[in-house]
Amino acid sequence: MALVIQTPKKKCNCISCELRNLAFSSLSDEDIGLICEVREEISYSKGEVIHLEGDPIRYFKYLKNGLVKLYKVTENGEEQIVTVTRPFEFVSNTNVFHEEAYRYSLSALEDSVVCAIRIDLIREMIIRNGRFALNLITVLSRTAENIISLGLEIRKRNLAGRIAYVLLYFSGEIYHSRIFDLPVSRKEIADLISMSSANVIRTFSEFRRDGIIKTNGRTIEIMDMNKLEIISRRG
Amino acid sequence: MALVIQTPKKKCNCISCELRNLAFSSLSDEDIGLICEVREEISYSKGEVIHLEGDPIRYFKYLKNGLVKLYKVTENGEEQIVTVTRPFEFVSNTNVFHEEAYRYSLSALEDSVVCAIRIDLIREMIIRNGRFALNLITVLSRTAENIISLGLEIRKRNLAGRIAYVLLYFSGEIYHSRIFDLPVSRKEIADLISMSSANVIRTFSEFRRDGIIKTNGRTIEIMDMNKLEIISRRG
DNA sequence: GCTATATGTTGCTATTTGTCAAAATTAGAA
DNA sequence: TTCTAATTTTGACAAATAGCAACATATAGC
Repeated sequence: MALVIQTPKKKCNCISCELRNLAFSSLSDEDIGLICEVREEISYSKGEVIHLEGDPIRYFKYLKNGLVKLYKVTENGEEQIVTVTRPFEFVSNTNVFHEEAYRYSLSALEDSVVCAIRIDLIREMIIRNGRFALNLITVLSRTAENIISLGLEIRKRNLAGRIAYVLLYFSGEIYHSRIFDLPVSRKEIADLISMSSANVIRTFSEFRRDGIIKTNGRTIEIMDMNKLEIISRRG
Repeated sequence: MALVIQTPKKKCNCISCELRNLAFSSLSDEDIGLICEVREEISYSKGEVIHLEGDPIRYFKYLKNGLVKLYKVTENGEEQIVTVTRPFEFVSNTNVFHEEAYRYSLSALEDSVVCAIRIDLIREMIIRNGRFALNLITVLSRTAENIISLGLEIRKRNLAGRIAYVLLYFSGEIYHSRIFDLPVSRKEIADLISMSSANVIRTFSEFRRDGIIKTNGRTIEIMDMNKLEIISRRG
C-alpha cells in the first residue's frame, strides 16, 4: 500500500532552461529542482490578461517567451501603457517585494508563456542564497531602469519624436528587424506615448508620405532609418 | 567642495542611526560596525553636485538628510529631472547593481548629507546575509517604483494638471505642509514636468489669479487644496 | 459569406503649448 | 552696499496637439 501517487507532472526541464543564465544561474541543482517542483508554467494566448492591477501578489513571474504589455487604467477609464516587453524581463516585479497587490495590469500581446514561482519561495531563496539575491537584484534593477528610461525618453520628445522613438524601439529592441508587425494598435501606441490616437495615425501618415516608413495595416517597414533617427533625436 | 572626511574620524554612530530601521535593520552589530569603519559621510551644500552621469560607480549612496535632485542632461544641453527626493531614499541606486557608470547626475537642492559605502562591501553583505539582501531588494524596488510612478503621473497630465500634481507632491511628500519654500526654480519645475518654463510661470500666475495658491518668490502657499486636487485629477 | 463591431484615416476647428522678446524682479559677487 | 547676471513675468504670435465627426477598412462572430 502506501503508494505515493505523483500526479502526472511533466518532466521538469528547468535544469536546462535557458533562463538559468539569468538570475537563476547561482542556484544549486537542488534548488533548481525545488523550483521545478513548484513552479507553474502558464500559457496565455494573445489578448489574455495575465493579472490585473489590484490582484494580490502571490507569484514572482517572469516572461519565458512571448510579448506582454504592462499597463494601468486611469480613473476615467483610459489605459496608460507602462512598457511593452519581451523575455526575459521580470514582469511586474518592480513592486513584488514591497506591496501586497499589483500596481499594474499585465496582458499578452502575443501568445506568451509565463513562469510563476510562489513569491514566498523566492523570498526564502534570497535569504538562503546570497549569490542568487545579488543576481536577482541585478536583473530587477535592470528591468526597473528600462522602464524608467523609456518614460524619460518619451517624456522629453514631441509627437513625431515619440513615434520615431517607439518605432525604433520596436524595430531595435523587440523585433531586431527593419520590417515587423506592430504588436499593438494605433490606440495602444497612443496610450504608451500619451498622445491622442488621431495624432498617432496622422504622424504615421506623414512618415509614410515622406518615405520614411511603409505601412500595411500593422506591418511596418522602415525605409529611411536615418531620417527616423534624426526625428527621434531632435524631436 | 565635497571633501571626503576621513580623518579625524568621528565616533561611529551607525549603531544608533535611524537608518538602521530601513535596509540595514537585518545587519548584525558586527556588520554595522564594519560599515561604520568604512562608510564615508559626506556633506554637500545647496547646489553642489554629488556625482555626474558617466562617473564610475564605486559607492552605494543613500541620503541621510537634505533634499536632492536626480537628473540627466540631454544631447542639446537641456536638463531633464528624474525626481526630487528626500531621505531616506536610496539615491541613484537603480543602476548601481548592473552598470559601471551612473546614468543620472545627482545634486543637492538643500544642504545634504550622503552616506557612501563601497559598493563591493554591499555586494559582499548581500551574499553573506540573505535577510539584508531581502530588505535591500524591498527598499530598492520601492525607490524605483516611486520614480516610475512619478513619470507616469506626469506623463498622463496636461500642463495645469502636471503643475497641480507637482505642487501637491512638494506639499504632501516633501514638506508635509500647505505652505513651503519651493526647493527648485521655475525652470527646474519645467525640466521635471517636461514643459516650457514660460508656461510653468504662466500657470503659476493663473493659479494665483484664481486664488488657488499664493506665491512670493519661491514661497508657495496652497489656498485651495481642493481645487488643486481637482485640477490634478482631471488634468 | 455576411453582418456587426472595432480599428484606422482624414479634415476641420478649438485649445494647448512653445518660442521669442522685452521688462521687472531677484540673487549673487565684488 | 552696488553692480551684474540670472531668473521671473508677461504679451504676442506661431506651432503643436486634442477633440470631434464622418467615412473607410479590417476583424470577429455567426
